[in-house]
Amino acid sequence: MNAPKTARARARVELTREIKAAARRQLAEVGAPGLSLRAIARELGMASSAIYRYFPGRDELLTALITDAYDEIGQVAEAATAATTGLPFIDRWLALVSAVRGWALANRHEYALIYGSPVPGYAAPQDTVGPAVRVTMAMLKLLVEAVRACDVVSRVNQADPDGSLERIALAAESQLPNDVVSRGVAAWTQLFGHVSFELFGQFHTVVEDYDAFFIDQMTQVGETL
Amino acid sequence: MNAPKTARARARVELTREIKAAARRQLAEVGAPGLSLRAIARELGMASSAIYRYFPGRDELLTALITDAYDEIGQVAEAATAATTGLPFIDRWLALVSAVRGWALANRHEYALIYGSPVPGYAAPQDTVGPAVRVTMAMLKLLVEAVRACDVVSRVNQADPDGSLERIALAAESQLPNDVVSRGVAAWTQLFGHVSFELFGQFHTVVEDYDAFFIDQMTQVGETL
DNA sequence: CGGTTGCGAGAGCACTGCTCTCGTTTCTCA
DNA sequence: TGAGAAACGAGAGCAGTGCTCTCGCAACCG
Repeated sequence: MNAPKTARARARVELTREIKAAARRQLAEVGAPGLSLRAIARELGMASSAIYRYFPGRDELLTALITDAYDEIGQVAEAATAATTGLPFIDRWLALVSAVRGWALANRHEYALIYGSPVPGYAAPQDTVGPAVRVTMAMLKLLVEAVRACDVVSRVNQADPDGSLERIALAAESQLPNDVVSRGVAAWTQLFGHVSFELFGQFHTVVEDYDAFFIDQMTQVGETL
Repeated sequence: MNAPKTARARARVELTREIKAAARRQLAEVGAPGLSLRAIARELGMASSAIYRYFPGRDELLTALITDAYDEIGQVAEAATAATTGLPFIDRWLALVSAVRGWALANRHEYALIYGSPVPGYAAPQDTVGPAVRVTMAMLKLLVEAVRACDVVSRVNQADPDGSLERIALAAESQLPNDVVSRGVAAWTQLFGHVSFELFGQFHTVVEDYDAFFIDQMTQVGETL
């Protein structure tokens, strides 16, 4: 998309990439709170102040890592649904959630960065919401296709009782029945609630076979849908 | 339970309390990553090194705050179920989850401390698991009573397919049917998944009326149970 | 070729957690 | 009651952090 002409510009994108790579490496080791600009600079053999030529500060570096993480998990989710086109809904659903959990397990610090406690005093800039909704949109797309294939049906008796669902932006765009949207959001929160609990240690001394338990729970969620 | 005799011991428990109080105040302002021992010492008018007479380090102070937070949310949950004894299950369920969410909203930094990303390099000591399971036990107790009152019934066709549920410690102790335990854990993860999403901003631009939406979702969960 | 701009290095500031030492106060026990 | 031991607060100091500023050098562009 861009052809950096001058050697300067080329070195700039290259170094920006290297800084982010070193930051990700460090993130995997010590986590977000331990991420140190000076350590990154040391690893790259440059002065700490030189980093500021590429990122205005630590927060901006974190923002870059956050958008990258959102993009990755979103792409993983999209790939999972795309690879299972035509299969029954429950299979596609399990593929999607397994892909999400797999990425989270393989990149737990990145997951904690985007789905864990927000950094106080750090407001996620608007740039992050685009990548952030990719995995949500993948779920929504899967749901829309499932409704179209009658794998998921609306149960009229569970209509929106107090109108709160009409306020959900998703419902307006997707033209899904209210109760389907409601159950869809429930599945959404449960997926990430489960993964967070598993990664953050809340299942400790409660669950033994994480893999089987995850499949069990998600099958249940899928059937409820 | 303890009667500190000497003036020294009395001053010690007093100062320990004050340090924790100052820490909580600071926690509410700047969050866990910004919690500074020196700032606490300044607020209390003592030398920073004096703090170390009461807490071996920052981690131990955090641990104390964590157990306190677990205890608080656990007590809130227990109070909610105790106050609704005799009512139908769905009412008790809504009271419980509303209490949990209410505490989380009022103490979002404490909530982030215990249900958000774990601090890397910091392993929660065994002291924390006792208070940590209080709210889980409150939910479990509510479930047991509901089954006894036939508000929640086992559906045999959802029996444990692959035996993964037998590994759950909860199932062994509570003598609940496997499928009820499974749905109970699902409700558990969904409650905290929902609250975390709300607090950590994942519902941003998706949900407008948080209160109504929460009740809506939790009613759905309760009915599934 | 000369001026402008981008860049890296280094010093420096204010801050952090934590350690060590040094008097002083308080407790304990003979 | 008095001497030794234990606890305590204060201060200096160390290594580390994010970030700013200045100063030369290199690259770019008209």
